[in-house]
Parts: sequence; C-alpha cells; structure tokens
Amino acid sequence: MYTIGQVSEMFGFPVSTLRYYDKQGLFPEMERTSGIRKFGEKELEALRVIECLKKSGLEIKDIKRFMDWCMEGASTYPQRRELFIKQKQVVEAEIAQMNKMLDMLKFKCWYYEQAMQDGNEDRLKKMIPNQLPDCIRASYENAHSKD
Amino acid sequence: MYTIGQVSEMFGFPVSTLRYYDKQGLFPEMERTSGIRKFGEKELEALRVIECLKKSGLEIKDIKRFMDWCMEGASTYPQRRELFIKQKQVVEAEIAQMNKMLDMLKFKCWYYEQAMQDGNEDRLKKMIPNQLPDCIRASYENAHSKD
DNA sequence: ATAAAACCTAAACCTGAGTTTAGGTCAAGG
DNA sequence: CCTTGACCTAAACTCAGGTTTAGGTTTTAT
Repeated sequence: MYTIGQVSEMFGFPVSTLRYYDKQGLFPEMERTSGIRKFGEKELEALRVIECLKKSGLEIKDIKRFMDWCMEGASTYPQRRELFIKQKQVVEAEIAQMNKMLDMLKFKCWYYEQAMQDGNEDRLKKMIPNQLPDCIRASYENAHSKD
Repeated sequence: MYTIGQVSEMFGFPVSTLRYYDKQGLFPEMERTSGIRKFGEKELEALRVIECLKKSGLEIKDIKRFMDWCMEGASTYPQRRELFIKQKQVVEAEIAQMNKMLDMLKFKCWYYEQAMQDGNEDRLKKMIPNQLPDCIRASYENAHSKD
C-alpha cells in the first residue's frame, strides 16, 4: 500500500492531479485509513490504464465510465472490449499521422540547413519537387499529400 | 487566392478557427481587399506548418514566434532550424510512447476477449506473465515496463 | 511532547484554444 | 437595384483539465 505522495513520485503526476482524479471517480475502490488515501495494486493498475487512455485522447468522463463498467462486473466485458478496440484504432491512426508530421519536420530541418548554407532561400524557393535529393523528396511528398 | 470559407473547406478547420489564428498573428502577411481576407499560397503553407506544429504539441504563441522569425529574414534561420530539430525529437518520442500505449491496448483487447470466453476474470487474474501466449506476452511486458 | 512534514477538503482560480453572439459590411446572382 | 449568403469585428462565453488557496488534521521524527 502506498500514500499519495509515493504514487506521485512513482508516476510523476502531481499530488493535486491524483486527488483530482480521485474526485472524478477514477479510483472507485480506493480505501482510506482515518481519511488518508491508500493506493493498492488495483489503483496502480488503474493509473496505468488512465495514463494510456488519456494519451490516446480519451476524456476523464469516458475513463470514469470505464471504471464504472469495471465495478458492474462481468456483464460489461463487451463494452470494455469495444472501448479498447476503438482506442487501438484511434492510436494506430494517430501514429500514422505522427509519421506524416515527422516527414514534414524532416523536410523543414533539411530546408533550413540548406538556407543557412546558401544564406537565403532563393534557390530553395525556385526548386521543384523532383529536384530535391531522393532522401528528402519522399518526406516532402508525403508531407504535402492530401489526407 | 482563396476566401476564408474555401480554406475552411480545404483544411477542415471552422471559419472561426481561421479567424482566431489570424488574430493570434499566424498569418502575418495576409492581404485583404476591402476588409476581406485573401489566403494565398503563403497562407496555405503556413496552415500546413501550423497543423504540423500543433499536432507535435506546440502552443499557438510558439507558432506565432516562428512566424515572427520568418518575417525577420535570413538572420533567424538558425532558430527556425533548431525549432524543427527539437519538434522532430518530440514527435519521435511521442511515437515511441504511442507504440507502448498500443501494446497496452492490444493486451487489454486480448484480456477482455478471454474474459468473455471464460465468463469471468478468475483464470486471467491468477495468470503470471510467462503463462501468457507469446504474441501477447511481448505487448504485456512492454506495456508494464517502466519508462 | 512537540514540531515539521505530509495528508485532507471545498472552493476559487487559471489557462489554452477555441466558439458564440450581436451588430454590422460586402459582393454575386436574379 | 436589391436581396441573400458570405464576410467582418469586438467581446463575452465555454470547456477540460487541472492548480492554488485557506484552513484544518494526521503522522513521523526528534
């Protein structure tokens, strides 16, 4: 069993955030001794899930709904499974998008490297895509394609 | 040259958001004819960069700073390059994290699939990591490792 | 026994990123 | 011409997700 301060250290969340999550109902089974919160293995696993679902873009109230399902027992397995399937798709789409952003960023890094060498952007601005070096053209085209 | 409504269509941003970005100074060179905004190629490229930098987690005021650098000319190439190098690292780290989240989500999908088959979580809860099927154990371990 | 450190609550406050509203102006088609 | 839809502004509003504050209790170390 851990105190809120220890959990804060372990996960790198401020204490105020853990209290806030608790208030939002994200630790429905947390115990207390004379008012003081006791985080057990259940709460640590909840925090791992919270971290994951938050990073995948879910709102607190939807995470709360998931915790409610967990309290409701076996009858909600289908909903919980559906949630994770959906978030898996969301994250896969996000990674794909991030990779596109990465291409844009790589292109811009190269672009400003060139601009610094040239002292201006004249040559770059006149350049058409097929004059780009191979390793950069792919990134450029990916970054400038629609969707 | 495009109107704000056309650009809204092209990029899928609400008109109010484009006006908001303009107000925040993200289109420093935008022209107008009798008060009406005219989006040219410069503004479209700015929007592509805005999209990219926002998705990489940059705040509006930092994007504004970048636009200011663009107005200042060749002397700010180093700062602009640094910005893109840093954001590239940020996005790379984010992708790595997303992949970890994905492993957690895959594990949870499998977990609830099993729970539905079993009708309860008894078997799953007693299971220790090396009893997991190979294809899931890797995800589980990745998802539960620190950092 | 006592003082410092860590815990507690409720409620006010903050921030970023827009959105909405109210009241007007502009331009393209009939 | 004139109307209708798209445009304009300033300012107020919204919302999620916390953080801060004020005032109090509990635990821990000396």
